[in-house]
Amino acid sequence: MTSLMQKIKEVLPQLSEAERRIGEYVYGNPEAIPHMTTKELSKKSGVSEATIIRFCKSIGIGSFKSFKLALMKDLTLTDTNLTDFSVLNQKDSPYDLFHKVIHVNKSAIESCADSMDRKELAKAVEAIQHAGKIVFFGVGGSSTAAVDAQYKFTKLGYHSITSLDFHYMLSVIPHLTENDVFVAISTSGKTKDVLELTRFAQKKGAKVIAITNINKSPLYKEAEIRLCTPNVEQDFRIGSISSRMTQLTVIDTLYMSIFHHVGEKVLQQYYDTRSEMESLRR
Amino acid sequence: MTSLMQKIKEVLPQLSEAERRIGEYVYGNPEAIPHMTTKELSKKSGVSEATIIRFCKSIGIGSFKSFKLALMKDLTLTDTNLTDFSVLNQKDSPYDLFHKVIHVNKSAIESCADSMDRKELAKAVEAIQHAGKIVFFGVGGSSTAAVDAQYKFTKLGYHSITSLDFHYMLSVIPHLTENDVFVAISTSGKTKDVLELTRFAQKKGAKVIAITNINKSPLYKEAEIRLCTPNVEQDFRIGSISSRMTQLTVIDTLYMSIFHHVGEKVLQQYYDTRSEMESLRR
DNA sequence: GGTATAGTGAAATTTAAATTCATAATTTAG
DNA sequence: CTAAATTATGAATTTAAATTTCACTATACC
Repeated sequence: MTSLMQKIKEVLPQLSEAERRIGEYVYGNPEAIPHMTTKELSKKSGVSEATIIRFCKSIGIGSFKSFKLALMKDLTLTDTNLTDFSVLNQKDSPYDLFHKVIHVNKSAIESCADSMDRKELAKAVEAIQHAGKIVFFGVGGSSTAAVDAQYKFTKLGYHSITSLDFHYMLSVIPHLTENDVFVAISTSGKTKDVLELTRFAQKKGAKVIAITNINKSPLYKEAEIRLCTPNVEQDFRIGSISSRMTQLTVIDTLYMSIFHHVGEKVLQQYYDTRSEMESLRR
Repeated sequence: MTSLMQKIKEVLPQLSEAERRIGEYVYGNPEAIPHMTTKELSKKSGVSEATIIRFCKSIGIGSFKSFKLALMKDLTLTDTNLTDFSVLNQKDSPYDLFHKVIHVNKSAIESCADSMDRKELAKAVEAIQHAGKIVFFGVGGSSTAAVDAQYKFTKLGYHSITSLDFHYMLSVIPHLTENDVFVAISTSGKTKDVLELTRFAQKKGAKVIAITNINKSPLYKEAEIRLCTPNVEQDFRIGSISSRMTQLTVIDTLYMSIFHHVGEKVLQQYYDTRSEMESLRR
């Protein structure tokens, strides 16, 4: 079966100037099209709305609406990841950016699969299962993941700690033992505060799990257990948002794994929490 | 991930008379829908066009057009029989769970496209652009999004506030004016604390943006601007993780949109931050 | 038994798609 | 070379679709 995208590429050279412009735009941003109107696409590709209708007919589809549906189907089928959404351009509306964010976040999460090492993951889960305390630490953008993790593991009944305050952390770490886990979160693996606390925790004998990009950073080298996130930096504005998504995906995995394991034991408490939460609603 | 068709079947009993009629028709003739208009479907199913729009919202999709696209995608997918990752089973290893988490998070983010209303998004961006202060509030799992947003908007130079402490928030809100924005984050839209602060902020004249699931919750009804997240609840363990992903995707969109807009103005400060950060590494 | 509240469709409004038409550019015939 | 014919294009208009508003009804709740 010839895909619609392929078809567009094929007929591209035979099209007129304006229609080709549309074809090129569609080929470059297929995922965005189904949610667009003729007006938008006309602005984006720099041709008139009328030409868009003509373009649809040229590639053998009777209406713009049908074209959008056909494209949606095609994309679902072939799941092309050729699109480069990373490039932001001046005319992008909030709604365009929304679709780019969706795309970027999706691919960031997808590429988590590439950087994760199953043995390291198993080690991490093993360590947490037997942990007394769990301490999470991340600064800047990585603090989101730390806060999220702290909350999740508290819900599972762990003594789970995090803080943005370096000095507070300094006072927590001396009490760690080899039964405890210190989770260091840093995309770059070079953040000074994180490194210092990591070494401190290690000195106290705690198991150190690093959630960090897969590269030879100090944190990567020094951590006992490494849960790697992929290097997804593209646009510097986007970089930070996608690295947070990958960190959270790792956290989610740890949470799910532990939940799955402790399972029945915490289920009652879990329901208690939820019913109490319900009563906070009305 | 639960397919849209399955979802329709599930919610069928909870729908009202007229909406159920639509649901049944859709369930019986799914292939026909994507090419239909509201008028046609209204004739076929014997209800008004208005009810069709309401039906879409009831099943968690923001517009009839999005519904058609989502259905098209769904039909294409079920044809090709995707493995069902939604069911967790006993023997799952951490690595299995990791892949399920990836899958669930990806589909949650994907379905954001269905529930977002572009006009509401535009209104939200507009409001934030002209905002003096921005206050974010979310409790429980939604606090992650609030914290993340607060950090991001601070980086953009905004006076951006959040706190987990209800009483602290109580003291912040009286100082809000009609130039300020209050962002209420709650998946269910029923959380008492969030609702109370929302009403309080509204009384002070602040613009209220709700990031909440698309359903007829109090928060949904009361908010001036609604940024809807899709109803992705499946497994109760997974529910919370994916709703956080959708909230963050909305936050990211707001952040990117504002960044895109203020752009050059804050770029210098942005670089300052980054180079200062670098010096915190080594 | 009256007052909210949810559900509904008719009608109005808004928005998107498609068509028409005038104009500019290009080609072709003489 | 020119003039007629053809083609390509976008502005403006028309048509159609989606969405909202509003008023009416039925039902639940005091």
